[in-house]
This record gives sequence, structure tokens and C-alpha cells, in this order.
Amino acid sequence: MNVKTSSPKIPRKPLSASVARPINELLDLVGQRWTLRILWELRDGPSTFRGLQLRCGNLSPTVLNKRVQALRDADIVELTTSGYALTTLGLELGIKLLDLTKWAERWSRKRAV
Amino acid sequence: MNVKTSSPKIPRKPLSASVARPINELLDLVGQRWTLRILWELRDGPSTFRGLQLRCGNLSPTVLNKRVQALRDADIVELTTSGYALTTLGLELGIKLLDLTKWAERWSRKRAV
DNA sequence: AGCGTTGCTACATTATTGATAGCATATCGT
DNA sequence: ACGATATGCTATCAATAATGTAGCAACGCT
Repeated sequence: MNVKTSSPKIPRKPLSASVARPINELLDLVGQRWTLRILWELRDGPSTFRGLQLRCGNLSPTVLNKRVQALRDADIVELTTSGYALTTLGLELGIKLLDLTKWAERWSRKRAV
Repeated sequence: MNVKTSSPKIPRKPLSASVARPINELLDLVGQRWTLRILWELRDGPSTFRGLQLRCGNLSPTVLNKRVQALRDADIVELTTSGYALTTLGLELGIKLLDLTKWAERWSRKRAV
């Protein structure tokens, strides 16, 4: 009694799944590779698709597109005439990330000891 | 002139690579799937390996072990007699994440409109 | 028309994640 | 001592995601 494999309709799991709380939804979103980095790079101002690629170390367009689409769906990023940019909501998140940066610096210093 | 493949010693890239700033190192670490979620679950208190698995929706031990090892290397998580727990450093990060939660709730509310 | 830039897609290859079984050790109750 | 149970963790292999590259269609510019 255990179907398990051989069920082609249910691939496996969307992501962390069972996102009851918003935080889980957020963690799923920003827990994907490159998402946080993209947000971070956009803090400095808008950037074109190819500009973002460069900032992220020549990130492949395949992944970049997936991420920006997800971020656009989430109303965190929008595509403007001057390129991809953080929305109002995204800017707020950017501020939180700035806070993380300060922590990251202390973290790095303490670990170096 | 371009070796590219067939060079088994250099797989391709560690991650985002070229981590000059601590924030990039941090983003690389927490940008991996499940890392943020694990930190989040540990905010509530220590948990055993299998306990963590359950909290993360039966996360496979393969990945969980990779993540906790990385977090231990980063002095963010430690293995105590009562299971995996956040270090002092990790607790600080947990507080930042709490802040993220509040944002996530507002985010969720605004999007629902 | 020709050139450069834009966002983005297709494709094949490689890396990561996933589910499952199971090991070695430790602790518990009997 | 013995088995039952729980611990952290590894091995193996299938499934999924990321990567690198080439290239398309649309736009503006000259």
C-alpha cells in the first residue's frame, strides 16, 4: 500500500510545498538560487536583463528569466523602461537585505578569528 | 583555445563564485534551497536531525546533512546534546529573519488584493 | 537597409536535489 | 545481556534544476 513511483501525474513536489504561512512562501521564493543575489543587485538601481546577467557573474539567461518572472509575479520586481527595477514592495525587502549585509560583515569578521 | 569540457578537475563553478564581499558569501549560503527554511525552523529551539527533517516536510537526509554541515562550518548552527541549535551568531541571524517574516506578512496581504 | 541593443527561448550537458534503504552508535526497558 | 528504539549520517540511483551557447524577434538609431 504505497503508490510512490510510477505515478506520472504527480511529479514530486512543487517546492517546499504546504506553504501555510507567508514566510514559507517567501522562503521558497528567495530560497532559490540567485533570487537573493538578484534582489541585492537591484538595490543599486534598475538594470537591464543583460546588465543583471553581468552583475551576477554571467548568469545564464534561462535561470535569470525564471527568477525575474517569479519576482514579477510576486510584485517585488517590475520591468520598466529603464530595465528591471524593485517595486515599492521590493524596495522594502531591499532594506531588510541591507540589514542582513551588516550582519554578514560582522559574521565574516568573527569567523575570520 | 578553450578547454571547457573534458577537464575533470575544474567542474565549472563553486556557486556564485568570486565572493568578494561577505554579503555575497552569505547570499550564496542562504541562497541554497532549504537553508533559510532550516534556520527558520531552528528559531523555535533546537531540533534533532530527524526532527528537522519532519519540520521541513520530510526533507531528504542527503540535502539536510549538506545544509547543516555548511551551516556548522559557518558557525551559524551547532550540534548540541539536545540536537541542532542556532549559535549566538545564528540567533542574530534568526532575529533578522523574524524581521523578514513581518515583511512577508504585509507582502502577502498586499498581493492578495 | 544595416547595426546594435533589448528581452527572451531552445537545446544539450552537467550539477543538484530527491526518495529510499540502510549502517553504526547510543540509550532505553526488561 | 537482549531486543527495541532513536540518534546522526552515508550510499545509491532517479528526477529536477542550473549552466553555457547559439540564436530569435522587436525595437531604435543612422
